[in-house]
Amino acid sequence: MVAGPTSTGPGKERLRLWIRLLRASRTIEAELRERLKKEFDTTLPRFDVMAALYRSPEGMLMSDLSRFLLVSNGNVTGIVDRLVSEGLVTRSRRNGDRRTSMVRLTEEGTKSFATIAAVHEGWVGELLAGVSEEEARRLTGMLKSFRSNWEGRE
Amino acid sequence: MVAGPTSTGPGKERLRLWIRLLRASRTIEAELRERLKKEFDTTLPRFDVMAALYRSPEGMLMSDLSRFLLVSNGNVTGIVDRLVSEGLVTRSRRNGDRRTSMVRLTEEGTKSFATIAAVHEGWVGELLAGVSEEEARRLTGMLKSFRSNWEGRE
DNA sequence: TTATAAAACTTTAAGCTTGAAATAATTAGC
DNA sequence: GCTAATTATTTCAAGCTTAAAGTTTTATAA
Repeated sequence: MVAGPTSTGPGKERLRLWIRLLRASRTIEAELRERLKKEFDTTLPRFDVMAALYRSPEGMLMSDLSRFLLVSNGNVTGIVDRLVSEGLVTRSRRNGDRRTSMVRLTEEGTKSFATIAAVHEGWVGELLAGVSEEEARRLTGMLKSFRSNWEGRE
Repeated sequence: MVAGPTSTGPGKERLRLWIRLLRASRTIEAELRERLKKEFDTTLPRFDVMAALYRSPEGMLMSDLSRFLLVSNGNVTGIVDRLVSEGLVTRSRRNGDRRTSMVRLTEEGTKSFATIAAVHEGWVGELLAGVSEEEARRLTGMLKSFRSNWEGRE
């Protein structure tokens, strides 16, 4: 998926784009993952979950998290398990529907995330320094539009 | 990493771009992975390795593969092990340097990849149908340029 | 009611992934 | 030649990931 086109047909341009897109995100992702590990002894998936919860102080259901983060249910279970054991989030049964559990950042989790997020934003700025603000806006727009064309039709 | 910006500072635009980029590639990747599994009973990492080998009929070293695919050495070992056990690639010791081994597609592997790659290219075209050829070229160019600005400095 | 289906999660097995440690073979310095 | 450093690869432990199967709880509906 990271290799180049194997033909020169009509789909060539889009295939090239896809390969670029994937290489770019993999490269940045790898760099961020490494820094998160080195500087904060945490992982990208944990950071993702905490970022989602940080935006929802009222908490999120497991299924909300899995939908929002584009990963499977079972995956979220494991990551939240570990965050709970580290004291960064809590799972609390709800009165109404006892199948569901509300996941929330603990106070420690909130503080921890705020610290990491600030540094993380700096890293992203650094890694994307070659893109001007204006270019970033344009690229973002293009990515947004193409995405809505096919996603979510399943 | 898939959640939105948590602040509105100067790095905001680039953070937004990064989140878009990641969501886009994850969404497409998930769709391609699912189709590869359903249609060809294979995985994205195996497809990646075979794509790299397809471009190098003379073969590649394990370290070439890992560098090219942006993954760790140990990772490639496992994937190639499985491809070997499926009869799709071979590992052959070299005369000169006996630490290294040349990995090549078998005849079956070559045929198999050619079939899958053709379908795969169609899928990518379909998933990126919302991007015009011209837009695709522009996006590719932008991604290429930003990448060279910081990558590989380690 | 009372089965039956649906929904929210968890568990499981298999595979992917990394970083670090271990092996083996080559190269460099003396 | 001989030791030390380097290089190529594998092994390992821990964690991430999915799809599928299982559990518990809630909703549907005859």
